[in-house]
Amino acid sequence: MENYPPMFPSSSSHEFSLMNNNNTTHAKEELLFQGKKSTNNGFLGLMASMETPSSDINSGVTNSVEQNEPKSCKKKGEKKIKKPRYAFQTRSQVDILDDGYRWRKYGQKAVKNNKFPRSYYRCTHQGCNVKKQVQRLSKDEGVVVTTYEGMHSHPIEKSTDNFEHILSQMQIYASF
DNA sequence: CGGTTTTGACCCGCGC
DNA sequence: GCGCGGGTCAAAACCG
Repeated sequence: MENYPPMFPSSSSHEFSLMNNNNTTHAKEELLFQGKKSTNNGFLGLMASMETPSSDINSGVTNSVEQNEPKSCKKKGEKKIKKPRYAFQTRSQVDILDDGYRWRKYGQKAVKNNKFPRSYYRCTHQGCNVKKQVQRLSKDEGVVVTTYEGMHSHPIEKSTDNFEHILSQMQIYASF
């Protein structure tokens, strides 16, 4: 399913850097955000970098995946790079919010208290292990929460020559 | 044909 | 120790 409705220009990691700026936001806050459905349905919802103190996300999920440190040994205990996650709430009818990267779906699970499943994607670029998951609220079908994990280290593959198109999209979104 | 989606199984941390 | 919940793998189906 590769039809990409363009939305965000932002070359390379601009967007992420921007989000990264904001930090120390707790997961709780995210929930709050979700709860309060904002009336102005812009595209910009929230971004939160969640730090999970009590091992929530994968600390050992590196089953056969990628990246971090070699298999050397059990590390002293400093290697637990908590990779930041950036949540992105959007109002959209479609789950496939394409940001310009190429994603491959690798899983789908149902979440509790949510009628809709959550989809797991991974960047197909070699060596790039950025993940993202898309979830939609059961309450509002129109709200889609996209969570990015990791940072891309390569340029967007999508052609940026259709900048006008993107611009028009932005104008649409910024119509509030 | 190759890459991607699908879908169930498997794995792992945590709470009971 | 076991069940649950969330995350990932992997094989087959699918689609260009």
